[in-house]
Amino acid sequence: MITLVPMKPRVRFAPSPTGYLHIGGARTALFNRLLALKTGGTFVLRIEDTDELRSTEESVQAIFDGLQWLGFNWDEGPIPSGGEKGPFGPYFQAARARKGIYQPYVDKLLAEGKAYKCYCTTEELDAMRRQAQLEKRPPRYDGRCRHLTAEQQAAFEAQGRKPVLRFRMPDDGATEFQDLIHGPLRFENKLLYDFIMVKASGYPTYNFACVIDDHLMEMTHIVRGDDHISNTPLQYQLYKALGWEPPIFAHLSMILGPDGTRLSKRHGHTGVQEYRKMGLLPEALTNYLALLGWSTTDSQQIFVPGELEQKFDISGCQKSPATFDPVKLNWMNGEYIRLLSKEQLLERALPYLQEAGVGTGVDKDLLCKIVALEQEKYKLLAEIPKLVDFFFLPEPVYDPKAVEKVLKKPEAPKVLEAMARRYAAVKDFNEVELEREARECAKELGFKAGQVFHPLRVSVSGRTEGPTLFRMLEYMGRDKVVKLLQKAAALCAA
RNA sequence: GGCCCGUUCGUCUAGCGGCCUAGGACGCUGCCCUCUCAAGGCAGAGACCACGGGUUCGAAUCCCGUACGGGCCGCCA
Repeated sequence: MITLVPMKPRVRFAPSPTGYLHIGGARTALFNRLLALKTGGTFVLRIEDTDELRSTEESVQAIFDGLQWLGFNWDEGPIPSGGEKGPFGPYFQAARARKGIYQPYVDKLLAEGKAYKCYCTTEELDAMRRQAQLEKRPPRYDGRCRHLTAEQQAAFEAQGRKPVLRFRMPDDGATEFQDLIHGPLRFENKLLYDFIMVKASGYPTYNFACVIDDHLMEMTHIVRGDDHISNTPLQYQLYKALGWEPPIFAHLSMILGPDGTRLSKRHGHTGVQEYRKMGLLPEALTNYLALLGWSTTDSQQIFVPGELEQKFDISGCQKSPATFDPVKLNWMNGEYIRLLSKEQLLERALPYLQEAGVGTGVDKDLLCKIVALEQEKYKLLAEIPKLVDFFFLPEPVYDPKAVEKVLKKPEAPKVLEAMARRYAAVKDFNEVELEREARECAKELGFKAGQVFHPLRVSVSGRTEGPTLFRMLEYMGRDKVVKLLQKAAALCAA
């Protein structure tokens, strides 16, 4: 008898290592993790590497890297540096298969007539599917090997055919279960099919290994993408055949690309690491991902650290799919960048500056101040280098449009000469003094402040937009500023 | 083709029978601030709640159809 003892939830993220960690996978991992964090439950990482052809070591590593970068720590599972943690290992399905973990259940099902050997070849199955398509029937396996006699089986074996093991699906009745997000779900058994449990290679298939492992690892909740809804009745029947109580299911809505189809490689950036390269903050990506298919009743957008797991609730999950919006993601990243202290910002920006070769060898304090100058403008860390590079070049790259618009003004040469003289002579080369000098100069020459400010900016940065002017000049230093002003004066006089 | 899931501003969403002349956020437009660009503040445009029937005194909210979209139907997961 099952007693409903209040127990700590056990949830898992179970990716297959056939590529990098993508956005959809990251969100599934996040929701599982949030559920565990909120309830004090356990978050398990299990690698579903039963596809001998497609699973790779690099993909396993990519999944580790992606999860670690996002800060999604798991309580049980493989340890990236080697080894495993947790009492239910191994956490790689291939290793579990090699250990014979699935075998007793195969034997049991076979002995009870709940599974059987199927000798159909891939070609035969393909032909069967094509034929079914032609006759507008569902392209499902028709169960032709269900009642093979011992002689027939022996004959196939004699031909050297390797059988697969299929699960014997009930012919009638219906499979019903509750889904935390979708409510009650019901499937007619006659529409289900005898899925393969064990491949000819001896490796288990997804639908089989998944059930065995979720049970053995004592999972209480299965939170996964709703592309698995159709698999669930199959798995449910397997639980029942083994006499096990199925876990609670929650199927998350899909993430769509801008064209309304499921987000995939052809939509461009779908790998978590690509977002890292672009300069997204993991906490911003996490926040954005949480809001794809989930929300609080007040539609809160930004969550401070720790708030997400506190407020997360499966009941806030959306049934309908959500379209991924990179524009909003970038906005959110900007919000997170603005939340950083100057020092934190530099720390985050450093890899991108180094990558671009900008600011190398510059005093760290100065670099910190320079980077912070435009903090409110950044949306992506990777765009920082090109916004600050002029600080570190011997002279700026002049934007032709800026030159045309500002330095070609008739008053520009006079202004710049005057300012070069003033800045060469000013006692304290600081923000306040520099602004005072500029305003004084404007008054003296009878110009508006802007007529002085704008040429100054273009002269030293080459562009019309940039950080607040006088602090920028202060950080550049007297020598460089005066030199550039003289040079620009000559340039526009010519 | 069958089965399953879904459908509120361009996008993410609030809403769970009367508080909705539908709220918030991104984006967009305008104004303010201002040394530029941003950021910030304010204002605005933007959804006949897919459509058609019911149920009800009353429906975005409940029921039934239709349409459209997505998913699955693999010795992939």
